[in-house]
Amino acid sequence: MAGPSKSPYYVTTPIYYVNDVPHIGHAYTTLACDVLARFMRLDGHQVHFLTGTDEHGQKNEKAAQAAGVDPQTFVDGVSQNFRNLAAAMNYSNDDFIRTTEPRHIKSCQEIWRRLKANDQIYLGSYSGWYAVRDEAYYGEDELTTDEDGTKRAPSGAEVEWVEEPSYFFKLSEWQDRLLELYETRPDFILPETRRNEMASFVKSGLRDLSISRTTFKWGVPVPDDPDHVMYVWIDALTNYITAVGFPDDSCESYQRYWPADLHMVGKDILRFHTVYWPAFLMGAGLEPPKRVFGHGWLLNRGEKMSKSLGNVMRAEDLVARYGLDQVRYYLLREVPFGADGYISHETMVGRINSDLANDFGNLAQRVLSMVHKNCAAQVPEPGPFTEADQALLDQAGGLLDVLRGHYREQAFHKALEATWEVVSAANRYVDDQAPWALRKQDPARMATVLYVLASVVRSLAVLTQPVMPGAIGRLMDQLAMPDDARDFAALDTPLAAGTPLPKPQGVFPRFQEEDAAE
RNA sequence: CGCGGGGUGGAGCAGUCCGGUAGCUCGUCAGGCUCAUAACCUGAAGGUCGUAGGUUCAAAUCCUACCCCCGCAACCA
Repeated sequence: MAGPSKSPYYVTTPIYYVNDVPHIGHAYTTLACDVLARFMRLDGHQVHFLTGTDEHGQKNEKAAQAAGVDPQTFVDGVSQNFRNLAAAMNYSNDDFIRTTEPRHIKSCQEIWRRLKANDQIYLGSYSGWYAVRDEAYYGEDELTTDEDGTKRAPSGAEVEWVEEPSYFFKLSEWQDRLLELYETRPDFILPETRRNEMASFVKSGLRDLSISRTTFKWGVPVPDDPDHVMYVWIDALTNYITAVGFPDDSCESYQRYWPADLHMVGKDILRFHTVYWPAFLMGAGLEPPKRVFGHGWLLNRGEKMSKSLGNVMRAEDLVARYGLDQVRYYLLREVPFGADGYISHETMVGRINSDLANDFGNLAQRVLSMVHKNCAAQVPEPGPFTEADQALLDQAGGLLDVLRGHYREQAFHKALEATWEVVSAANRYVDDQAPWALRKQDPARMATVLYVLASVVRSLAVLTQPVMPGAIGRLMDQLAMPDDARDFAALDTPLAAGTPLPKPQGVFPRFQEEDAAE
């Protein structure tokens, strides 16, 4: 199925912390990866698309205790929330990794051994103010003290003084290598502004990183020192190589997919992916990923979503109200990918009604119903193409290359904008050609016009599948497109005249407000 | 002097790096069409580009100062 000349493509989401309730932000990150994965598959690449859950750590241990169950039982339950989200959003992930799986524990222990063998790990001791909730240490100067003497981190989490032996990773030795990595591979970190932030962070100096804990047990045991479990980041980040077969780095899937083409992350965890992770990998003698993209936040009417404000949007709620493909389209079209952006009911309705119902949906509907009524319900036989016909066909034909360029840069909004330029051109063409007038004057010409339009609608459908697989699948059914003729390569074959078509039905209904009181 | 993002027609944004007729989407108004999901197409109105200086033949774009808004102190992509 995948052409031998096409490069394989490995894309990952972060592994989500199981103790969180899935919300629109998780859905957004994974959606971006899903669309890239679908686009690359349709373009003939072999794709591996990974998501999963991060299940270790003291917070889960304590939450399990509080729930009166063992930690594994606890995380088995909550990780299901994220698998449910994947199903609800129609994600096409090839794997769902859980950090509590044996394959991952084996993998973490092996990367640890390699780091140790390369003299990247030493035993020291760590003391400081530790916040269980944040799983982070804080400096004395960062803390505030309540009236009752309780010390709190900037996050508000309670801290306690902890002193423990700890293994350290020699991160301080990697400053120059990391800067060199950023320098020689300008697209290693995207967007560009974030690359600058990371570079200045690294330039300000790196300290060795504490990578083990003795204060809790719920984690990957450190090889040859069972008192220690691995600290969250080695455990979490290593999932990306576990999933392609590590520690068997000579296996076929590791050879094919590592280094990963893209780690998609939210901007808050960019540092871990662009500083610690490449340093771990290089320290273990492995290759760093090709790219890390740190995207922005979705803001609910301009406000950050938070539990305390009670304005957290859940993907499932949006899907129930607006429809799955509509939500998928909206999120990627409305907000320039990479930047923070506002989302709201009003702009959602605007996109659904203007872009999907009026522009694209109506285009498909008007074309297909004219074909159905006037061409004996089958793809018409075209005559010679005029300049206008050819111009529209060429524009649609050139769209794939434009999209490849935008998707290569994770510029989803630009890809969709470019797609809609073709939608507009097609709507303009309908008016210019006025096939309803040709029906009596020149039926052969009408057939050609409708053929051109059907052909352009097919192209648009094929190329928007990654974003809206469900609705577009139904549109392709209406074009009677065989299942094996829906990938990008199939666009090289002209639409077959004479193909019988079913009665058309709108695929993007307008959104009606429930009531005036809204 | 904390750090960062931003202030462009009614709304939301692009353009600012590499100065040269101010652009897009939505909304508003007028017209056209009637195939289509009251959808589509055409045109128009509407901006001294936060303020004040400066550089320049020319500044939204470069320089200086200032004003205002939003994040960073909240779980979280």
